[in-house]
Amino acid sequence: MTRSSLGELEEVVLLTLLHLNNSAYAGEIVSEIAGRAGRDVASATAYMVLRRLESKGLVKSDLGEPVPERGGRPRRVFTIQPSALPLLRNARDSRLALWKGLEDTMASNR
Amino acid sequence: MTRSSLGELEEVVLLTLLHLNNSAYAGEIVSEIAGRAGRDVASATAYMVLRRLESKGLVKSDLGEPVPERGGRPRRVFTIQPSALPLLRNARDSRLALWKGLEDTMASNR
DNA sequence: CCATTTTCATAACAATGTTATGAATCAAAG
DNA sequence: CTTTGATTCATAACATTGTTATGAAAATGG
Repeated sequence: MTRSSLGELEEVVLLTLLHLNNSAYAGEIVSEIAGRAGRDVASATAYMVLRRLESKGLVKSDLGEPVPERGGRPRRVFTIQPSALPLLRNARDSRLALWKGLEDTMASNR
Repeated sequence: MTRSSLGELEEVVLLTLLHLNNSAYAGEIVSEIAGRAGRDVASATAYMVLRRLESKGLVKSDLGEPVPERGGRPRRVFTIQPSALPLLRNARDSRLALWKGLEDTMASNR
């Protein structure tokens, strides 16, 4: 595709990771997206996106310590790499530019 | 995919169409995206996105009158359908919600 | 041990984004 | 009137991103 920008969900996942102090595993990200954006994402979806972001060098991950609770295998904890920040800023800026001037049209009462 | 939201470029194209008084053909949209978002999109790309949006009922199109200028075949002129507006609003709102609280992290000087 | 819980992990599939290629249409040149 | 060039539509093939299905890998409590 030769594109240096982010997919829609990639952006959502990265922003959510930042909200979680830049350290979270797939399940936490899913809950946080539901809470903040009211959007339901399967944990496998989040996991796939994170792994693909990792292969692009935009996040890194490590297996955490085995959890002390009920069941579950060691969680894979993700962190954003600095290289992701410019992409996020660019996504935000260009979208703000496109929204600008459309306040009337975009107002909910039309 | 069973998703009721918009792809990244679909959103860009729809917003750009609104800026063009909700009536434009692929070539105009490409120039407008370049001007507003500094992004280069091939006209075939824009055209494909528009046609796919049309098949989803989010835009409609008609062939315009044959142009009076140099060369070129009749242009296909696109217009947004009302059903697209809630999707755009939703895209904007959920992204604003995700950006909220990240002003520090997103500031360009970090 | 065994059953249960939670998460990772992979693979297959679907939607979206992109490029390549060429036909259709029109005007100007000759 | 034919040729040439210009501009756009149109389709198809391909790449990337988004999603679901499926099941193995831990870990714990009984």
